Amino acid sequence: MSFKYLPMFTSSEENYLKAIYHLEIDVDKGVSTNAIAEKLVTKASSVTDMVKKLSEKELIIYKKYQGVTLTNFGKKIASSIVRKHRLWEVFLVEKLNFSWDEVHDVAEQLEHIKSQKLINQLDIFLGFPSHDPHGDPIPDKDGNLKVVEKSLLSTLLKNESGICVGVNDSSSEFLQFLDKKGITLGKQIKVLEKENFDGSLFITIDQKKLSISNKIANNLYIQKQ
Amino acid sequence: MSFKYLPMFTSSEENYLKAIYHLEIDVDKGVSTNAIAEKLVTKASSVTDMVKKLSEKELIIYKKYQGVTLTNFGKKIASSIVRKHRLWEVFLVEKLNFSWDEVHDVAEQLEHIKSQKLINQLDIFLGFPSHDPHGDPIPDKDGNLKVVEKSLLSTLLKNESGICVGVNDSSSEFLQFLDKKGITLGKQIKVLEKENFDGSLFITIDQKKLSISNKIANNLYIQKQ
DNA sequence: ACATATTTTTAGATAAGACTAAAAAAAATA
DNA sequence: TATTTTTTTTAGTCTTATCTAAAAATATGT
Repeated sequence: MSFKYLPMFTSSEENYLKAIYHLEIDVDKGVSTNAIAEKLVTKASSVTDMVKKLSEKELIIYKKYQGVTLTNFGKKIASSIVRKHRLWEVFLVEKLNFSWDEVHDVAEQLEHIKSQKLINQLDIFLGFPSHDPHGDPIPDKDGNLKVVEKSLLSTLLKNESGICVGVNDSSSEFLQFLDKKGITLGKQIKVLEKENFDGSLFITIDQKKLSISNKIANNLYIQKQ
Repeated sequence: MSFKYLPMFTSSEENYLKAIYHLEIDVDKGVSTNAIAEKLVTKASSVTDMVKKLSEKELIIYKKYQGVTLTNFGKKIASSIVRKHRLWEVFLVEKLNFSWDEVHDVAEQLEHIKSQKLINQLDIFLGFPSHDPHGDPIPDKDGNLKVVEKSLLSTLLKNESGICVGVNDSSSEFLQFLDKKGITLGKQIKVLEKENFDGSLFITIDQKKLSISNKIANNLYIQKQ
């Protein structure tokens, strides 16, 4: 499906579409009202209101009590917001010296700037990056994602190794923790020991040995080698 | 006056402050309700509402029927918006290959992004520019402007010359007209003839001779040599 | 299957920012 | 100065996006 002129939406509408887009990845059923409310830190009743509006605009399919799914049109808009968000994150880190734990809030604002030329030129300026600073893929102009086979560090077995390619949790606490431990994207990690009792790992990174809790290992993506 | 924590304002409030800031430069009296309404393409009644709100927040001085003036606090906020607007314009032209007639609408959006670090880093990234692509000065962090003595081209006398340093009208029609004629900031202009009848000029620029209407000459700033 | 719990929707209220129409104040003019 | 015109304000309405509280629908557990 292709659209010559993209209608414009409010920041609030865009935020709902983005939330639904991210929630749809996890479930195959319709996205529930409560799930959206939780993600956007708002009330279920507000979600019901907005969901009706988005449905009228044919951005989502909505039947009472059944949850919602994005239409192709809705997916197109949602992925364009995600694309903008992630491109801006790259800009902030690569050009303005932000660290990866500082970019989210600013990108949340920048993603709503309306200008096709702006985002096209930004993409060129940044050299067509494929991933954001957290390792998340940047949708292309048609909303397609480059799929990379990645596994949680917690799924690696003893003596397996791989490259650190992403995080599951983008909170600044987690990202700062990784900084402190010297764990950054692109580094090689090898599992030396795996503790059955608590799921903790003993790993090598940069020739250094490190103990990693299960919680950490559950939030770090690895590309197996 | 200095403020440790700057409160945050809505985009609408910021736009009003900016409008008043620009209007204050022209008049020494209070800025009238109608003038603000015209600048923001809104109704006088809407202005009255907002003006009351800004007055309660001590951003402006307002007495019924008397017009408004910015407080020092209001000036600080307004100039920070102008600073952001003009820095973003530089970014768009210098880094993203926008032309000077394309930047305004996008900068109008970008100026409302809230992040002190963003604007500080942008300033560094751009090399601390002192003027935007239209030759308008960029306020520093304290809101101070670098004053440049400039004159309208229309005030130059026969055989006087100077450097093109700014425009009075930033409409894309005017800017594209200048592009078409090869008139860009930094170029030298010499007045060869001045026609008393219609105020039109005959000038040299880039070794080429050009006829310029009074309307054009009234919208181009020159630094006399 | 029925009672209880959870989720979702409805109804009604609020706040921001805009509008129209009419009233009031100020400015301009005869 | 009195009258007319213009400007500004007030009063009331509208839209968007929230909220709370209550009602309705669905899901769960014994």
